[in-house]
Amino acid sequence: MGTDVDSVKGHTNARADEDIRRVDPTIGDLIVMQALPIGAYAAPVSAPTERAVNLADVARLAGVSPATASRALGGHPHVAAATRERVRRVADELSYVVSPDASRLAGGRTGRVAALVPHLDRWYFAALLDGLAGALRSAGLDLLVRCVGGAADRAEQLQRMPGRRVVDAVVALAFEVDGWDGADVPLVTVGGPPSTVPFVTIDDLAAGRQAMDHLIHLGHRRIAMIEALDPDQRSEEPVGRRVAYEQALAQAGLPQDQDLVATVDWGGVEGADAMARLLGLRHPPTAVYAHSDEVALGAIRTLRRAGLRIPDDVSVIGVDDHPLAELTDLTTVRQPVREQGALAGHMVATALSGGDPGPGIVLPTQLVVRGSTAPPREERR
Amino acid sequence: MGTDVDSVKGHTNARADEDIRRVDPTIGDLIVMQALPIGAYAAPVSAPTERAVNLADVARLAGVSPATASRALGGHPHVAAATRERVRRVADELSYVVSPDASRLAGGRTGRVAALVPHLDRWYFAALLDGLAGALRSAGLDLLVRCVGGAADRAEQLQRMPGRRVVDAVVALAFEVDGWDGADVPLVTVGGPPSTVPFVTIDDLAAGRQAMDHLIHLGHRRIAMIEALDPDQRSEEPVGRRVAYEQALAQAGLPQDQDLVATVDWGGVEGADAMARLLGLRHPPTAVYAHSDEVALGAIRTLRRAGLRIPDDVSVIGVDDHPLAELTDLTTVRQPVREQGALAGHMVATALSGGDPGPGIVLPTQLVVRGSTAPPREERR
DNA sequence: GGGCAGGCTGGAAGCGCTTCCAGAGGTCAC
DNA sequence: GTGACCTCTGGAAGCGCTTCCAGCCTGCCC
Repeated sequence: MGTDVDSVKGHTNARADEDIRRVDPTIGDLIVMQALPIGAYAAPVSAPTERAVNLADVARLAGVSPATASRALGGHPHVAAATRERVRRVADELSYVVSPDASRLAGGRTGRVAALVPHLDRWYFAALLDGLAGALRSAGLDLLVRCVGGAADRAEQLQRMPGRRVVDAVVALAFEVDGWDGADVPLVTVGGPPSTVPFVTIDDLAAGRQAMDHLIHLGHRRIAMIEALDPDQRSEEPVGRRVAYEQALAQAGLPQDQDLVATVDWGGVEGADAMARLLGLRHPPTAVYAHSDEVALGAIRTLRRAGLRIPDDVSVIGVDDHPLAELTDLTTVRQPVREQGALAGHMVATALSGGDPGPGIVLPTQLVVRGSTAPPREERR
Repeated sequence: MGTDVDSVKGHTNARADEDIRRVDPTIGDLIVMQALPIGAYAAPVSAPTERAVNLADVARLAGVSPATASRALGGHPHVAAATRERVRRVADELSYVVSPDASRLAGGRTGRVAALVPHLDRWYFAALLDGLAGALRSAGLDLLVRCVGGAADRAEQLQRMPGRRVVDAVVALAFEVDGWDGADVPLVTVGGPPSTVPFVTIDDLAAGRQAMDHLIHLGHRRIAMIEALDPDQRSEEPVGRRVAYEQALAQAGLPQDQDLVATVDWGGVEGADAMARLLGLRHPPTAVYAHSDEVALGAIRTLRRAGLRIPDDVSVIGVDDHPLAELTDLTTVRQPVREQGALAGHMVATALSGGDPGPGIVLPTQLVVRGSTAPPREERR
């Protein structure tokens, strides 16, 4: 909604109000509370706060050298069990945590993995990230999230991960990685097309076929597709879900009609618009195969507003199995999103611990039949 | 090696398979593609890759000392304009980036901000995070995302941000911060209750009143509430949206009926269940005020399945203005989620640059009337 | 013209950690 | 009994950067 957050540049206090207002012009009056105490925090340069405990402290208290303490904590061999135990206990008591920065600097790991994500607030990406975060967390890794915008930005971000300075590894969410030369920084892609780097994804073509074959199997002969592409991610070659559409029609001996394919930017509202266009055709479709569930829901709104009933008049199928698909009784092709993220996380962890993450994983999808699809009303024609 | 990162927990390769399968038991057969080349990446210990350029390189090429180079790049005073220019140019050519780790270690900033988020895959949090990420990015800060689970985990995570070791600041997403003693690490909360630390939020009570007053204004007298709470975040005191319910009824002189309040865990399906319970009442409500849009959509499913029409038979209102609310024609109370995140990001940036982020900001909400609410059918009674 | 202020610059000391290297002490086989 | 060989531990050298402290040099005032 509203204004792009990124556009806001200035950060001085003087501009604060202005900034706030620029965030969303529709916000008239902000209520800024003034009276609350804000604690020590307000003073950036407060009294010299207690220095955080460091390895040396732990070592001293445990009666060993920093070297030994490091080894003990790091789980290295050649440390007497008793010593290790003692060091660990002291570290616990002091609630000591290694400084990733120092660790990294000294040749260790940063313990950090970057995720490059195009849209943070889309369910698909959020779920992917959720799975990824969980897996990384259980592997003791931190997640650094970087939003990437258009293709140029993406490429730049990818370039800007030079020699394990910032992170130990990178996960690219649902976009193609062209030239990756971060030789010593493992890269994993998830949700994108299979790649030369380790990947986790689904078979888009197969997923599309599941959707199309379902509609065809129900007896539909005039099937439209709403293809929704990321505005700044359109690539030359057609995506798998689109290929599936054509392939399925061809295989079923059904005619191809270019008018029945509406390509729009990704989004529910865009889906609604596309549906409106399709309804304007001389021979409107009896079924609609939408690129994703959100798009399908948009299409459904248009159909409802046009007084058409689902699935009686028109069948609609989506892809993803968005949590709201269940609530809206939408037939869809489920893809395991969270699991893809988790698997990517495991791959990264594996790679970082010196293992072989393998070339890639393709997870299966599954048709979930709900109430938005049914045989066409009129079998004639 | 092998143990490094994971050593703490024990993540040997041997367990990888097991882990993967544990991700989702329903995933029977993974298709693991075997034939793709995986590039240099497969070899964790490859040829000594080219060392990344560092400050010393830049300094040498620019013909100055590292000290001067640092000052020039850091924008410090007492550097001749020509020198600075030269250093900058060299740095550009070498596409040099400072190592945040080293920088931080030497007394500088990490340039990193942590976001503590309970549920990454819920729209609300994702949108919050999106706003936050944008603001941070434009301030040149990196976003570290930490998922926090239950209350205990939350407290622990909060404890575990000792003396600017990992991040420069922390943003807590939609939960209360009890004891924050990270004196030198600024903390900002967003989406939670107003706090003693700088916060960004909405007035939950007011939002609830907007929803309730709308229903009351339409003429509803038997209004139910579906209260959805985060399972591991339930607090003692009633939340604002619930208070609004009671307050609005009282003020309108309407009777309170505890049966009309269904409290469930957060979620669409839970909302559907709650609605089913409400429909089982002897006097079912003519309107439902749901804690959030997702919950409202769940309720709607139940109503539809019961053959009830919306809004003819029952009115439903949510809170949030989830993107799908528009598509499903759901009346709701909009809150600016992304903007809250962005503002929190600005506050953090302000605090980090030595400014005063102010005590807190409360953003206004707005009633958005769509097609899911209407006057009750029978004015009698 | 001498002296002094002040702008620029370089040297060097760490920040907190990992790891190489060396050494102490013990075990075991010859 | 002694050397070979471990296991365990400590010393010390950086990782790449910032910043304090000097020192140099210029410019300018008296």
